Amino acid sequence: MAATAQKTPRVGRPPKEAKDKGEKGENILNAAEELFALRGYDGVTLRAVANQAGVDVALINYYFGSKSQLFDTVFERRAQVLNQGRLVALEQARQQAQPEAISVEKIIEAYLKPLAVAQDSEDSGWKNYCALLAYINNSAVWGPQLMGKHFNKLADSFIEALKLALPHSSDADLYWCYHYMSGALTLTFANTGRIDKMSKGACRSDDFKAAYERMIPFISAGFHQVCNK
Amino acid sequence: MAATAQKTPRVGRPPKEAKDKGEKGENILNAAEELFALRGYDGVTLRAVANQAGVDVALINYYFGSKSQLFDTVFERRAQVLNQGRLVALEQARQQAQPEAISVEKIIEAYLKPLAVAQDSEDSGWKNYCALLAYINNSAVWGPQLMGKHFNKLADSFIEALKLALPHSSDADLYWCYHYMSGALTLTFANTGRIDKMSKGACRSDDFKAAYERMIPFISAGFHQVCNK
DNA sequence: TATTAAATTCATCGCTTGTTGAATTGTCAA
DNA sequence: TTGACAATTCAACAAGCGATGAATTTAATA
Repeated sequence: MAATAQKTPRVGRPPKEAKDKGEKGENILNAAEELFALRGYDGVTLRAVANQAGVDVALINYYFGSKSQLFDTVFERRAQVLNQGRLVALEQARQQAQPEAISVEKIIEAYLKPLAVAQDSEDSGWKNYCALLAYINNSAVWGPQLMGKHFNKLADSFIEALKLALPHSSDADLYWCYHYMSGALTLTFANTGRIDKMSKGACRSDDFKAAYERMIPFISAGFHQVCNK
Repeated sequence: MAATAQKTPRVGRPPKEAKDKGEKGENILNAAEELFALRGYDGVTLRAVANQAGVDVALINYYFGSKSQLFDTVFERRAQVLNQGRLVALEQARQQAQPEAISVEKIIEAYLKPLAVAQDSEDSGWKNYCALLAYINNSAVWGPQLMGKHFNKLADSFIEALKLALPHSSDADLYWCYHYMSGALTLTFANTGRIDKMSKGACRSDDFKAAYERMIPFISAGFHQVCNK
């Protein structure tokens, strides 16, 4: 009506901040994260999520739209945090190595450490997220799209650093090794419990410190062997 | 009626061999394998399997029982073949190395080669099976149970060989490294297509030869580094 | 050919799914 | 207090699910 009023004359209860869905929104995301991580996209019903989050089913659609949009939101939420942690760690390693190139070991460490730290945090949601990451990374349906969308840019940063540390390597060498690293990492932190049975007690799935401190030399040695000839 | 007749006097059409479900049974298993590999257990409906196999839905239950029994059957079918191939390769390596212990490289090769060969066979079902393996290996629901049931005995054989090649290593070292290998292997051969996008064409998911020939030195170097101190 | 049972199809059951529009409740602004 | 709108609940929808018992077809025996 009033051409001068660009903002609608605000009346009634104001909406919350767009990004802040409040406590119930958090509950929904946490419940969805845990269930998606355990059973995958199709193994989870919105009613199960609602039940675990302690909210009505319809509220999920109201907040997050369709089921697949909820899935996207859950996956995106911690991807940002994880990547930021990795990039900060990589930058710190760069500072310390100056003016030399960062060593392969330090690069791998920067890549792995934020995930290992997250696993030991009081926020148990990170454990679920790691399992979700394994599910998506190994899925032909979700993998290329979601991993690409949220992790390819990060991969470029680390590949670039590795290229400086291993100047005689080809792109194919680097990317394949990066892929091996990704597979070893996601399965290990997926915490499926398989290694417990397989090793008859010698290893525990939730002993992330043991997994982490061996993975760095394992992966580093692999990179050196393949990319340094 | 006749207490003397323990066997019913056989008349009419005799049943087929118990294990032989015929061509339609094969079609069902192949269709289920492909769909389960792509979409996971809950992402596949029996109607989709029936449709792809060109049979009626009810026939699946008639042949294979419930949906989860079908899933078990699909997974078990090639697990036997794969393990047999690995054990034969390991035994051949043992013969060639005598009286020395088999080298780490040869052990890894025996572990990887049957899968790489299967990928290149004319039977495209193996590609699907590799993706299914990745799905199950990374699933907290299916992983411990199915992987344990079909692959733990094989793991013991290879761990034993590795222990001889790396006499200074602890059980924890060996099992963790084995786990890293398993993760790298299953993601790589899952053929999700992620590396194609990530590497901007430098690598192709279906180039199993490239993946295979780099994975052997990568994994071997990792084992030496962690288990040989 | 008549008999028998396996192989296959058909129709349907009870239940769950994601989604949505209407109704209700709660809370801030006027 | 009242009007307005966000937040939340409720009830129901059409579609699809796994499963199954009955009916039908097929083929080997007698």
